[in-house]
Amino acid sequence: MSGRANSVDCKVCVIRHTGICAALTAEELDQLSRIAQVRVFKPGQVITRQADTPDFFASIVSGIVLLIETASDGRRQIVGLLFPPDFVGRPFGSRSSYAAVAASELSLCCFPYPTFGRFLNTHAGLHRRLLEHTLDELDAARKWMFLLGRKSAGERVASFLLLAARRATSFGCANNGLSNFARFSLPMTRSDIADCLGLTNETVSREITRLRRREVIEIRDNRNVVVPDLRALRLVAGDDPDSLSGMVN
Amino acid sequence: MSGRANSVDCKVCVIRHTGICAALTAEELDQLSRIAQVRVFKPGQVITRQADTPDFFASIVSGIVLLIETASDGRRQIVGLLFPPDFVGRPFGSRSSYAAVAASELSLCCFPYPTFGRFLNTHAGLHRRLLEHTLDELDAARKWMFLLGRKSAGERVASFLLLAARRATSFGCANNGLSNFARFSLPMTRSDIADCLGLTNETVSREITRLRRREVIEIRDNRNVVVPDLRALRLVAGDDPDSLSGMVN
DNA sequence: CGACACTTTGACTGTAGTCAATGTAAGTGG
DNA sequence: CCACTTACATTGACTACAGTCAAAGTGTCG
Repeated sequence: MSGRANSVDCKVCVIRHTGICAALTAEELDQLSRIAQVRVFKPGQVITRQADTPDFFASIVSGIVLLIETASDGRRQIVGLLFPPDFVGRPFGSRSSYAAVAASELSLCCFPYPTFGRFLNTHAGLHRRLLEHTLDELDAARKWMFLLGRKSAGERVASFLLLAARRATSFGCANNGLSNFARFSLPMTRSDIADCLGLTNETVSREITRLRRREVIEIRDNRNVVVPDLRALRLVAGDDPDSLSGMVN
Repeated sequence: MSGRANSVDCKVCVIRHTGICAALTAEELDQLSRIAQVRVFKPGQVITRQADTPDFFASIVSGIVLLIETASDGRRQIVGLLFPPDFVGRPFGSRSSYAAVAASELSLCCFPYPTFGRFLNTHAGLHRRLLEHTLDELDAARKWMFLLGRKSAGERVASFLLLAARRATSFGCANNGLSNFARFSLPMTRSDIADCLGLTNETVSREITRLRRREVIEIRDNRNVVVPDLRALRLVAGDDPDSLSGMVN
């Protein structure tokens, strides 16, 4: 079902200062580390099945998680794209209405129920951080609703590439933070991207080819993307110039 | 900008036992009432403008709130449909990326910043309740993403009517909780419904007419809807039989 | 009554979906 | 090493669903 559990040293964790645990003192962190377990997953591996009740809450340490809703007739929609230090599951537990799947090599820092809930109730700072993070996710989901409800296929694909560019570090390869240039590698198939954007894989493919022909992007090996001018891509994405668009802020 | 503030008696409030304040003891409630202000809004009145930073956090006491995202070219998407005892805004404040508009006669119980944040930090139960509520909203938003990305126009309209039926009490008129029958009145124009579903008002109108011709629904006065057989409507909506579909659980 | 806002209906268009064939790359086993 | 398989991507031809534009219908309010 998942990789083996490792003992945890939170002090040297890569998300120590960005994750929800950033709200904790060194001492509190020590307590937390005693209930934490790191688990690793392979690409495509299922973390939680739709309608399942998982037995842990987790922070993403590295890798990407897809939240996927599948209807009984097979239609799929990816309803969430999670990066470090996002979290998977609900802090007090509950049945999940969508599946969580690893989209890459993944490592999760898992906190079992109900221990984590008790810990949370006695640490207001952590509680608050979790609330703020959830509110951010909600804002991001609502932004994505605009994309799904109102954007054209071309705008959707461009928006997705912008999201990938912004998350380049998680997507693999490096890019230059503030520059107008980006280079990254896509971890998902055209079908996955389509399920994310409410399109078909054919349409995604066509729109990518069109962007390539217009020289807004360059692609090597179907995976490695170069965006010479992010502003041009942003223009195609149809975002308001001031807003920081994307599924995750 | 809004209705006048009234003094508050939380003990007799209609959402006393359903709202986030249900987490509080009588004594705590008394403290909270001292910082609360009730404000009333008329249909169509703007509560928060897009990109504004409101100065309060609020619970909906009665009425309906729409969260609306508008692009610079005029495209609109309703990204949230809020009912009592949902809340509007963020507990610790922040710039809003969408507008909040009253869809009906509305009364809000408002808590000013930063007072409410301080109150929250010292009341773990309230904090937790807020977190759970936000997680529910996030789940609901993700469910709506499936509708926007994958459902046909007919399924979308049927899903909306189901949502309205479930929220009948808020939408006006009564219905019979567990029965298979529903009667309610729609508080929104066809255009608003379209903006909710990622469609045009013409398409919404056509699909409603089609449902009427198929005798899945009856309509009087363009507003009063009767659903003789909710299961039939559910079938048209294309929901999995087991899931409690809709924007709000 | 007339003005206005909203709804419905119709004719036509266009975007994205469907179905099908071909192309490409990575991995397997003889 | 090379055929072969498999999975994924691209391209093309055609279709259909929903959008657009326009006109007529309905209801409400001053």
